[in-house]
Formats: sequence, structure tokens, C-alpha cells
Amino acid sequence: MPAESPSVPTSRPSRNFIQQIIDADRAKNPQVVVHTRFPPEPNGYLHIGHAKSICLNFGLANEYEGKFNLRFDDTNPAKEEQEYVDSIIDDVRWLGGDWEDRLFFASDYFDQLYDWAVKLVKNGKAYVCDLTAEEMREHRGTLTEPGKDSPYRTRGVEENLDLLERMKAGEFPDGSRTLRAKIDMASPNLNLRDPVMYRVKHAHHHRTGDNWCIYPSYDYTHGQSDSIEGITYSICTLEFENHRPLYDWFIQQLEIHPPRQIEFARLNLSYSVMSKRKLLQLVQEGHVAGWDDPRMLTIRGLRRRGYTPEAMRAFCERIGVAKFNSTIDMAWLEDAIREDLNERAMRRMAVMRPLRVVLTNVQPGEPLELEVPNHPQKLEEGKRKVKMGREIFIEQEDFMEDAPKKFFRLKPGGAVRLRGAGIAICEEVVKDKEGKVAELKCSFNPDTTAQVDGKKVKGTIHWVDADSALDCEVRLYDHLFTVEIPDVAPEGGSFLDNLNPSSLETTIAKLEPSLADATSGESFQFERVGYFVADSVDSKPGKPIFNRTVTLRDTWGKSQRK
RNA sequence: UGGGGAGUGGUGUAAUCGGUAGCACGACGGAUUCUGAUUCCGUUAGUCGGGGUUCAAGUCCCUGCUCCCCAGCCA
Repeated sequence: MPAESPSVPTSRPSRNFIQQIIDADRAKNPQVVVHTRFPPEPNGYLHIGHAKSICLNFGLANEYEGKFNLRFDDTNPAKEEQEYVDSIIDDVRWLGGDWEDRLFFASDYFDQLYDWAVKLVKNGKAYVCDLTAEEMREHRGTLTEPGKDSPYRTRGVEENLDLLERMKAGEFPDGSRTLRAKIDMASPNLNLRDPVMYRVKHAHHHRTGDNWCIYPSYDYTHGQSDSIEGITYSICTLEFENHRPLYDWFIQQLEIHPPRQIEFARLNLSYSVMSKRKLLQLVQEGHVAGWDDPRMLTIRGLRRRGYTPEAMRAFCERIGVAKFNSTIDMAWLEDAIREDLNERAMRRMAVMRPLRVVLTNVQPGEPLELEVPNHPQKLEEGKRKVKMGREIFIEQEDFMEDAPKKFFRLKPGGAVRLRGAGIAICEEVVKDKEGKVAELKCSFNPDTTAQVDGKKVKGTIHWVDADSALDCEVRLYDHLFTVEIPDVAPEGGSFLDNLNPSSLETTIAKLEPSLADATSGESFQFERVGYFVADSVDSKPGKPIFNRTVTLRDTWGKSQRK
């Protein structure tokens, strides 16, 4: 093995702040293992922000040869459902997250949690409080004023134990009593002002059924669940930073394995909204067709849109991890999927807005039999047979009557290459009664390299044989919102005012016949148009429906729009 | 106005003990091209402000500014 040239410094890949923390821990103690977890609440579908967290947690475990758990934070039966559990499991797996045999539920720990609560009561660290929700709010104080002690704060241990037992036994109605940690009502951190550990909730839980009528709060559950599972790095988003002292407090009082909580900034993407509440609103008010609408940045929506796990992971890798509240440009997401699909998507031809072209010197009933490569950069992908008869369709926008000099496509008297077929010269423009271009008559030369007027033909356009073309529904998706930050709305308005009215355009396109065999979820590049995927819900055998995943980069179009 | 966090080109993200501000994406320009795609090459532009310490400050000290989070029996 040749020695490394000293003149070339080994460039260490840059490490995010969490990796740096772990590196430092391991430098001090080589024994430390990395054990992370992804802890969703099963009260909705996962979105791309969760993907960032999954990739982070799973990626860390992978990198340090540690472990990764999937654990549901199911402490609020009022909001949680099995349906969400199932979809989350499916999405995490699709993304590539592997929890092996470590699929857990916080509800698995309800007994242990209760025993620990009893211990805290016995140690004088928790008490049963009879304040109503409203009274508790009044006692809590404000951001600038300390709170007042609850009158029940000084209840004796025996009474607390008895009351807690009876809460659990179902003697009290919802909301009548809580178990609270006895910390400090004057703390500047409101989370430490005697936070609720248990509330009475006579509700059916998707896993524990009717076994419980008191349920532990997030704060009392999360850290201990981490501890039970032997989690070493409990990674969560920034809004939990204020909860860390409480997280640590419970662990310390209970004298159990202490995981370390580290917070990072959640993902924001331009032209989109990310909160569960808003996504839910989009679905419920019918602004989109459902949680898996391809315009939604839910994992399910992205899957249906044609995003691949590889592209999602590459995206998450690229955006990095930090504590700065940033907004990533949607273009990065689009770039990630282009990069992936450019490699793996087979090329096909499809015309979105057809314009009929008659090739005057091609004989009717004697179509040409052509062979076109499936992937020009990867000839090993082979070729497919494509027929070309006397009549074909080209894209309306590939013809211009009064074309600017830099227009390399078809114009009256001009020449263009028909991809994989030959050169067409526009001899005649046929118009309808309104004066709109209805049809073109072109002469055709099957020599693709033929020169015209001594010059080689610069432009190449795609086309589809009119006779054998498939009429298929194609859905052209665009950003769901018209502005970068949809939450910035006009006075009195909401993010809904920024909805993009043309985020979905449905068209019946002309596709080359081989596309009839597309299998659900299969991606293609429609040459010069974009990447498309056969819709996994609405496609029928032999009759696919395509969703546009993303357009191709279009520097010419962009320069024209300016 | 209490407490907890955060500010590096257009957007993200690095910079070891205080030692050449790097990388990616975008934008712009060019080369190649049977996809105005891809690929390749090049250019562009940054340490929130003001003081201070120092031979040397993104980094240390002081001070100011801006943004985010917290007053659920949600997570």
C-alpha cells in the first residue's frame, strides 16, 4: 500500500455537532456504545422532517456500529391509532431504517412507570394534586412571574399513595386529579414548575385497551423509556431543549441509566408547510386528495410522487445537522431525486401537449421500425423497438412560427432531429379556422446525422408515433404553495392563501406504446420532459397513470421566462 | 419584560489549541452532447453590529442587535 503523499492532506469529511459530541465521548471512553431511537407519536403520518430524524438516528447507529430502536410514544390514547402505527412502521422501513427486533412502545413500560411514580411519591418527590386545569394554569405563574404552590403540595405520603392508587383504580373522573412532580414553582423554566406526571383519562388505548385510566405524560415517559432501552443518545428537536432539565431530573431521582438528550433543528423546506396540524388541515379541507397526495411532503406522498429511499437519504445527508433554524430550498430535494433517477430511470418518449406532424415522404401503412437505447449513458441497458409511421406527435412548444434566433427546435422551413429517427424539415404549417397551428407537414430524412444547408442540425426533439400512441392520464405536479414561506400570509389570512392553484395539472398525453407495460411504482425519464412514475394507486394493468416526479432541469426555459 | 437556544456567501454546512475562512447546492460563463438533460471546466459571493485582548480572532472578553422555543392534564 503506497504511503500517502504528504502534500495531499487527508480531507476528513466534516462532522456535525452530534458526531463531534459522540467522538469526544468515545475519545474519553472507548467503551461507549451508540444506541439511538426514533420515537414517533402514532397520531399522524410521517413527513420529510421525520425522515431527517430517522436518517440521523439510524445513520448514527450505523456509523458507530451501534443500535437503533423504533419506539412509539403512545401515551395519549385520545389521539393515537393503530392505523398510524402501521403506516409509520411501513414508512421507516421503506426509508431503510432497521430496528431489527427492537420495536417498542412506551405503553410497554406503563407498569414500570407506575412503580417508579410510587417510588417518587414515597420519596416525597411527587404528589397528587386536586387543582382543575384552569386552577393549575393560574398557579403556574407567567414567563416573568413565579408560580404559587398548589395547596395540595404538602399532602402526606400516605395520603398521596392512597389517592394515586385510587386514581389508577378509576375512582375519579377525567381531569379531576393529577400526579405532579414536586420540583420548584418558582423556577424560571416553566417545565420545572411541578409538571404533571399522570392525568386521569378514561380512554381506550390502542395497545393496552382499558387496562389503564391514568396515562403518563410525555415528560414523565420519554426519558425513562430511553433509559429502559439503554439508549445512550436521545436525539430530539430544539423545542425540547427546555425539557432537558426535567428529563435529567426524573432520571436522577430514579437513579437509573442516564441517556444524553441532544437537540437539533427541525427541517423546514421552502414552498411547503411541515406541521402536522397544517398537513391535517390540507387533507381535511380537501386542498389535497389525502395524506398520500403526491404534492404532500409526507413520506407516503413522496413515495407516490416517485421519490426513492436513496434520494431521501442523500437529501438528508446533504442538508446536514445543526442547531440553526434554517429553511432548505426545495430545489435541493428536487436535485436529490434527479440525481438518483438520472442513473436508474429508463428513457422513454412521451408528448404532453401533442401537435400532429405529417411526414410527407413516409408511406402510409409502412412505418419505420427503429431501435432506441433505453439509457444513452448506459448502453448495457439495451434498446427497445419503436415504430414511426407517417403521422407523429411532437410537443406543441417544440414548434414556433416566429422563433427567436436561438430557438433550436422546429420552425417554418427549419430542420430538427427527431430523437432516434432522423431529420425533419418543416415544409408547411396548417392552421385551423381560428388561425391556430393545427398540423405540420414535414419532409423526413432517416439519416440522423444529415446536414442541412451545410450545417449539422442542432436541435433534437422527442416524438410519438400517432398510430400506436397510448392515450394516458398524466399528472403534472408543481409546488403546493406559490411562495417560499407559506406561513407569511397577508393580514388576516393564513397559509392557505398561498396555495398554488396550478399545483396539479392533469392532461391526456401521448405515450410510446412500450409504456403500457409499466409496473406500479416504476420510474421513467420521459426524454426532455422529466421523471415520471406509474401511480401506485390509480394505475390499471396495461393502462398506467403517470405522476410527474420532477421536471428535468431547463436552463433554456428558465432564461426565456426572464 | 424571566429562562433556554441560535446568528458564517443567495441557500445549507465546515474550520482541531486562537494560525491560509473550506465544501455542497444555486446563480453566472464556457466545453462536450442525437435529451437546451447528463458530464466536465471556470467565475461569483460570507464570519450580525460596536469595542477590547493578541504578532494573529469566525473562535477569547465586554457590549449591543436580530431570530427561534417555553405559561397543554399535547408530543
